[in-house]
Amino acid sequence: MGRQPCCDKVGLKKGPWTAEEDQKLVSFLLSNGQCCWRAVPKLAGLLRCGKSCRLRWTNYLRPDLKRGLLSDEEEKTVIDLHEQLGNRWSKIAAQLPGRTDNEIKNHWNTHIKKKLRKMGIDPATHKPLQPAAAPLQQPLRSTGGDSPEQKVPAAVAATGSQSGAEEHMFCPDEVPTMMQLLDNIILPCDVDEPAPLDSSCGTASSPAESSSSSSSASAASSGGGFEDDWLPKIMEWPVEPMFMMGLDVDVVTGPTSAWEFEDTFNAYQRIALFDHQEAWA
DNA sequence: AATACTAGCAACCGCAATGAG
DNA sequence: TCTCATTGCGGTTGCTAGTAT
Repeated sequence: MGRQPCCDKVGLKKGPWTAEEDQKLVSFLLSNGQCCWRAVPKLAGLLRCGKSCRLRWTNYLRPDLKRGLLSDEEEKTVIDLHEQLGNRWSKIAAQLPGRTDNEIKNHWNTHIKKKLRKMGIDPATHKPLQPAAAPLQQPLRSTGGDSPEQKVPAAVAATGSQSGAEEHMFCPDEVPTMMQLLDNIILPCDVDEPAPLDSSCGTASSPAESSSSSSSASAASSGGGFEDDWLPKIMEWPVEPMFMMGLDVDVVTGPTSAWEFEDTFNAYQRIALFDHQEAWA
């Protein structure tokens, strides 16, 4: 059917996002919630298509994102899930809180594939490479031919349907929830304290892996239900940059407390507040 | 120091799925 | 049931930083 292209409208910007655009999008989404992506750019004053905004938010600006390399544990999870699900990156990502499908896909293509081949495993089939049929020098950028497993067992597919990513969705009438989410962003950093196993977190990172990888960003997916005895690092949010962002400090930090976060939010905070500070000033 | 090559990742493209009217 | 708008997903591209020559 004749679908109108999303991003070829005259005057719409493409390519890398600027700090100012990020700021506009973040400000808008934090104050208005996430709904009707098509309307977002107009309302937020952005010359982007809604799709681009959604992608930017989902893959980069979303506050519950974990940045940095995947831990060994996460990598193992990805491999296991890939064996079951194939290239269903969104399903795989749903089992790894704080990770995006794009990130996992990229990591798979750039790291894990290579690693598996070195181990003599065909990344497509997860079976031992056939010596004759599997020359070592396969091009890394395959043209999508590595997705032999598009048939997903029903049981497996069903597990993916309740994705954490879907639970992250919210609408304007859920804005308080979003604010609560922001208020509740407390990530565990004490590796001695076993992180409570949120069922939505699946088999993601082990608490003992490292302080950074242990902090599942389940804040969003779990609706912010954290155990009281966690001992988060607490970092004071400088107020100035928030004003520069045009954000209400109370909204971001909650009325009385500073944001509490660990590395999941380091990137977000850094990008949102400090790296772009001058650009936004 | 300059150039070529490579790896990593952000972003785009287009199709599929879904939902509303 | 059909059409169309919208969103989601997976594949792919292209830019950039890092490394090798």
